[in-house]
Amino acid sequence: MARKPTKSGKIRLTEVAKLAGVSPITASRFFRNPDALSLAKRERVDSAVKELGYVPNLAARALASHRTEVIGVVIPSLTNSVFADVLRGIYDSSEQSRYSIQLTNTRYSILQEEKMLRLFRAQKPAGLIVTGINQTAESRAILETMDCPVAQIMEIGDSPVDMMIGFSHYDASFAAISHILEQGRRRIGFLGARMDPRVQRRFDGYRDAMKAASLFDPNLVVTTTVPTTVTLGGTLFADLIAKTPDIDAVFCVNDDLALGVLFECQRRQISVPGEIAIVGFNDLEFMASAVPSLTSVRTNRYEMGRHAITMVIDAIEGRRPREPVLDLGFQLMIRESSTPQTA
Amino acid sequence: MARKPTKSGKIRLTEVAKLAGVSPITASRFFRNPDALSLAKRERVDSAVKELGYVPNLAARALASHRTEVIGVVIPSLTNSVFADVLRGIYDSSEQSRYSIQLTNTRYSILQEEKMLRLFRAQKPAGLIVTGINQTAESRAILETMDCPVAQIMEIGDSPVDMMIGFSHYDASFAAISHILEQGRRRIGFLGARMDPRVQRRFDGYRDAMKAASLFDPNLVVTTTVPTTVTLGGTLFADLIAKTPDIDAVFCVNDDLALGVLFECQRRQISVPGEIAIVGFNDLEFMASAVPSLTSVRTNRYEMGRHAITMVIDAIEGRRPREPVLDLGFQLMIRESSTPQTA
DNA sequence: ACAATTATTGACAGCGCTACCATCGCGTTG
DNA sequence: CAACGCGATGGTAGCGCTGTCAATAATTGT
Repeated sequence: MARKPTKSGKIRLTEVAKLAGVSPITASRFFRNPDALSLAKRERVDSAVKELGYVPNLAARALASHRTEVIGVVIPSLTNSVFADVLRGIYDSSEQSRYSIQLTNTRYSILQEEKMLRLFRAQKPAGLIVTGINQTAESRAILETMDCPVAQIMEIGDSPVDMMIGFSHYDASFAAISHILEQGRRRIGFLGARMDPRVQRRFDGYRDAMKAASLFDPNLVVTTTVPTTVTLGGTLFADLIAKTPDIDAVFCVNDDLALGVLFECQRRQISVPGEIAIVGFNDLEFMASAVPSLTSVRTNRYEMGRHAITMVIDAIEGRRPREPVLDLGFQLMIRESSTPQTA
Repeated sequence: MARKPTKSGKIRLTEVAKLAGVSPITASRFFRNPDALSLAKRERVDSAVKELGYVPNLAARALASHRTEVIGVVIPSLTNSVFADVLRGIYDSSEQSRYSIQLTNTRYSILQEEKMLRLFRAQKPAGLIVTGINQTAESRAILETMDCPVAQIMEIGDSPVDMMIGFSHYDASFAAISHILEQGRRRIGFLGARMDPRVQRRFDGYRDAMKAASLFDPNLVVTTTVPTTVTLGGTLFADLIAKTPDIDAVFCVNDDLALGVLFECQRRQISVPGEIAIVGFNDLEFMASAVPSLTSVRTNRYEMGRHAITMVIDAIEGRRPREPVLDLGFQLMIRESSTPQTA
C-alpha cells in the first residue's frame, strides 16, 4: 500500500501543523509544553486541532517518547466494596488528567501481584498505585527499580517504596477495642475472615488492647482465611459462642461480618447491645441504618483514592509531595450496637 | 543520541531473532501467527524469547499494526456491587488472554458515556463492552462505526449494535410481582431509586403485572432519582406508608433498598412477612442471611461478565457467535420475607 | 550600536514493530 | 523436464510521533 504523503481522511499531527502553518514539531510541543510556544502559534495550533478534530495517536507518542500516560493500579479484589470506593476516588480524579488507569486485581495472591508488577514494569507506566505494604521481596525489588512514582495505599508503615497513603489498621482496631472496654465489656470476641495483612494488623490491635487490659484469651478469637460474606459472619459467630458462651461483645474485622453477626443474634434472639455489643470495621453505608445501628470504624477510602492518584500525578509532573507518607486516619463511629440501650 | 544497532540491555525483537538465527519478521510472526512457522524455527524463537526474557513493546506493535489489544469497558458505576460482579467476570476471563481491559465509568451520565465512546473510537480498541441499550443517537452512531466487536451487557432488547448479553429486567420484575400476587398480597408498593433505564424497565414490569391484576395504583409507587443506599430504602418506605398505609408488600428495585425497608420495619415493629412482604432485586449475598431471609431476583452477573468478554474476544479473533444475543435469564429466589410465616 | 543571552522554532533521525511483496525451495503435474 | 503452486522466509519501508540539537528571532546590557 503505497501511501501518499497525505492519506485523505487521516488526521495526523502533520496535517494540523500544515493547517496552522507551523512545523510538526511545534504542533507536537503544543501538547507537551504549550508554554514554550508563542501565544500566536499556540492559538493557531489550537484552532487547527479543533477544526480538524485531531486526536493524538497514543501508540506513536509512547513509542517515540519512551513514556506512556498510563497509571497502573493493583488491588486485591474487585468484589470488596472497600476497593470500589478507593477506585471511585482514583477514577474521579484521573478523568480530568491526561492519564488513563490500567486496573488489575490480584485476588489476594502475592504471586499474582508479582506477575502483574512484572507486566507493568515492561510497559513503563507513568505511575503506579499498589495496595498494601506487604509485597514479596521480588515485588518490592520491582517496585524500587520501576522508574516512576509509586504509591502504596490502604495502610501506612515504615520504609515506603515511594509514597504511602493510608491509615493505621492497628491503631484503628486498638481504638475500637478501647471503646468497647470503656463500655464495661470484658469478654470481647474477635471475628476475622480472609486474614490478609491488613486484617492481621487489626487482629494485632485487638490482641494488644486486650492484653493491656489483661483480658486477652485465645478462646475469644475465631478466624478463617475464607473470603468475607455476611453469611460467614453468622457462621463465625455461631462458632464463637459455641466455644465461648460468656462473650459480651464481638469485634468484626469488617462490616459484612458484623451484619452477619447481627442477623445471627436476631435469629437466636440475643439482644444487641443488651447481651452482646457488635462493632464492625470500614463503616459501610448500611451500618448506620441497621437496627440497632452498628458501631464501626470509618475509613476514608474515597479520599484515599483521590489523594493517591493526585499525589502520583503530581509526582509524575515533578511536583513531589513535601511529605511522602499521608495518614488519612479513621473515625470511630459509635452507635447503638456498642452503647447502653436507650430505651 | 546516536544509537548503536544493539543498545546493550535493551531486548528487542531483533535481538530475539538474532539469537534464534531467524529474521526479525519471522520472530514477529512467532507471536502473531505461530502456525505459519516451521516447527524447528518456532522452537528456536520460543527458547530465544525465554532466554532473553523478551517483552514485546506494545506501543510499537500498535503503531505498526494499526491495532491495539485493548478491550474497552464502559459501566455506569463503580460503587454498585452489581457491576463489581460483572467486572470480576470480565477481568477473570481477560487475564488468560492477550487483551487488556480499559475501564471507564460514566456515573450514569449518557453524555459522559458519549465522551468515553468518542475517546475509545480514537484509540481503536480491539473490542468494546458497554452497559445497557439506551445509548444516545450519537453514541449509537459511534458504536456502529467502531470497527470492532461490541457487546452490550446487562439487558437485552431489540436491534443490538452487535452482540448483547443480559436478561429481561421487565420479565424479571414481572415474575417477582406475579409471585407476590400469588401469595395473596394485593397492595404491593414499588420503591425505586436512581431510575436508570434498567430500573425503568423493572418499573414497567411491575406496572404491567399490577395492571393485569387490576391492582395498579399510582399511590403505591415511590421513586427518586437519588442514588441507591440502604438508608434511602428506609426513607422511601417511610414515604410510602405515609402515603399509602394499607400496603401489604413492597417490591424494591434493588437489594440495598430492600434491606433498608427491612430495617425500617424492624424500627417500626412492623412484622415481615406478617404485615408486609419484602422483595428485592439482584440477590446480593446478604439477602439469604437477613432475618427474615429476603426474597430477591437472582441475576447472573459474574456469568454476564464472563460471557461478554469471551464473546468479544472470540469475535475479535474471527469466531463470531452463532447467536449474537445471549439471554442469561434470572431466578426468583423465594425466601421468608414473601412467604407465609412458618413459625 | 554590537555582542551576548534568551525565547522560539525547525530539521533530522529513529522509537520497535509489522504490512506488503518478493523470494526461495520443494513437491507435483502435463 | 520445464512449469507451476504453495508454504516458509526475508527485505523494504514505513506507522505517527518526539528527543536532540542547531538555527533563527527577539531581547538585553554596556
